Amino acid sequence: MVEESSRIGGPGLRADARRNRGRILVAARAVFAEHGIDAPMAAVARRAGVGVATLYRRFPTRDDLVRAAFAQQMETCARALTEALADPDPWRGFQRLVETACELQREEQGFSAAFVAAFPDSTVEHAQARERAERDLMTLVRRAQAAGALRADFHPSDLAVALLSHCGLVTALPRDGAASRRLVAYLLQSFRAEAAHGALPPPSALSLRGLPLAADGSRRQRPSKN
Amino acid sequence: MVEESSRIGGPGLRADARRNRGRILVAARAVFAEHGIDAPMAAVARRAGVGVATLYRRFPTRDDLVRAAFAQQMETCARALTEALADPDPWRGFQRLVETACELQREEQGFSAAFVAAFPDSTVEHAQARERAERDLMTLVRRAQAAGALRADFHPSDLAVALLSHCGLVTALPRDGAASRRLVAYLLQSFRAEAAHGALPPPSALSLRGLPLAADGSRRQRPSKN
DNA sequence: TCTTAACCGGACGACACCGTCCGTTTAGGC
DNA sequence: GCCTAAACGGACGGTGTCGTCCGGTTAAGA
Repeated sequence: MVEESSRIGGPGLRADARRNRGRILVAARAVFAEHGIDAPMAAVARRAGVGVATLYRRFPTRDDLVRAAFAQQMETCARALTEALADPDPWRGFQRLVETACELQREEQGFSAAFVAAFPDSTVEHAQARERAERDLMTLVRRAQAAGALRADFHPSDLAVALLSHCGLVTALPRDGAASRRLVAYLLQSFRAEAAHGALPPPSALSLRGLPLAADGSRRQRPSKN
Repeated sequence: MVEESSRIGGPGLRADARRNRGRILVAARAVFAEHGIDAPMAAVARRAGVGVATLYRRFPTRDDLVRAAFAQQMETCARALTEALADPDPWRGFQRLVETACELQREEQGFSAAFVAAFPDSTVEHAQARERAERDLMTLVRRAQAAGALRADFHPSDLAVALLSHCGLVTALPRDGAASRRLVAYLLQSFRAEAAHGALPPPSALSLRGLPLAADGSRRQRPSKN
């Protein structure tokens, strides 16, 4: 019980501080979901029933807050990758990976915004976690292709394409689960080997680093207006 | 020549006013492309080399500015729909419609943001233009399906799904044309009749009104933070 | 119970953007 | 060249967010 709340609230803090930390994270998810990732910090503090100072003390930058608020979702993504790799049917693993990630984007509203914000430029920190994720994905893709289920010209960066575009869709149309599910269905169908008809244009040069599949939490702010 | 510049600048204005109006629109596209649709109005004015008052006099709300700045793109979309309908090969028409719209989103940076901002809740104004567009699209879809090229379970709202998700992608990754083209290729392939394998989840309930295909310019502000 | 270090949160100054007001300039008809 | 209506743009007050500071409060060990 104590263990539980300390896991949520964070270790090494006084009881009240731990409690507040937990409240802030819950409030942050709610506020971000409702008003987007750019919602005022004060709104989060108010919702959590704490002062702004407490919020800033615990999370000095908005980025820290976003990262912490969606750490659980990031972890779920990372776990999905591991599970996908463990699945004896590589296509089913791949399919579930995509579906799990998209479901998260769909259900935890703010997560989508956090996802894109997180994406663009990744840093070197936690490089080993990223590389492992990248390697795992590569393995998964190759295995699914070898099984004849995933089309041969699928490129790992296409996963980023799929997730980012889905992200955009749920951002534009929150609450429209049908649209999201349709897109996922279309994309998964077009990734199947049988769907390969004409040649595809060359894949993007994007690296997979940046995808939150690594659960390491190296994020960057979305492009500033400066 | 005079005709030309009056078309750009707007009619019934003094020469200097017309000139400034044109400058503002050019500046707006540049600034929106660089800093997003939420860029400060003052930045647009500065870039155009005019005072803020001039900007506000010509475009009382940011929405008016956005609408005017991307009117040309909206028109191109509308024209693409007409041309698609005129194409003797309905699939080619459909394909070009999608490609044209996506190309615009890709190339004119700010347009994507304007597109999503424009989308969500449409109003009744210019209802006849919307309805015509909606009707045209329906015709195009049915014709392409009858020709056996477009899958039978394609729903007109899927076009919105495609365009909005593509929009999200180019917003997340501007300058990555490869990613955009990949997505478009995947989507178009999955819309082909041959690609239909399993059943799709039910289509979204979204109406097509709101899609900028009508070139009527009834827009709304993106969701406020309030 | 007492002490103290950790924690809390309201208040505050700084800053950016908004949209208007008003004195000045200029286009273009006479 | 003159006159006037139209257009211009700098400046300004208003608003909302940021992030810090500091005096009061409380958890928890002695």
